[in-house]
Amino acid sequence: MKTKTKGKKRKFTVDKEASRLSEEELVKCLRQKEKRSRGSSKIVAARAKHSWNSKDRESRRLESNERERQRMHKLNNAFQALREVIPHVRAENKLSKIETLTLAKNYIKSLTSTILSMSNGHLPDIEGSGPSGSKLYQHYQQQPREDEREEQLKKYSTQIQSFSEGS
DNA sequence: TAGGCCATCTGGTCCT
DNA sequence: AGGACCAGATGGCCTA
Repeated sequence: MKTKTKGKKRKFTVDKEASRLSEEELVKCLRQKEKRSRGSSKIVAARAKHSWNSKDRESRRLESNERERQRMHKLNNAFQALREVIPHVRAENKLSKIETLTLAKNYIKSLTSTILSMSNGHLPDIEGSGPSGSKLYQHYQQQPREDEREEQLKKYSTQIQSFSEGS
């Protein structure tokens, strides 16, 4: 596993700070992209739908870039929150996104197995907790046999171990 | 240097 | 109409 502490990236960003520093570069970048995409009939058609001039288009683009950045930041925060909830992961060994999702999935499966084995396959009060509750109940009913549960637990611990060793 | 991971930009599509 | 969401493209950083 690699250590994923990365330095700052140098990009054509329009972060509040960066935008002031690299406005010229940014505009240049936008113009280049514009040149590249000028030939696309799809894009030409899409633009024909709107009567934006190039200034409008540019400022709209910048605004939507900013929104997209914020959206991705939110998504990354959610990933971080998920990382913090998965046990046995050292803070300095940051999981990648795909690792986080895979580990979380297996963690949930192993918890499900644990719950099932503790309750002998019966989950009291789940049925009565509304439509989502009954769905959940059905899901639990479809859970694997004991030997398969063991397998899921094993899979989860193996994964944790391999992530830790890989760092 | 190649490959993995990531942030950002972008245009298209969906949703409100 | 405008914002949210998505997926592809691009390029930087890092490690083996």
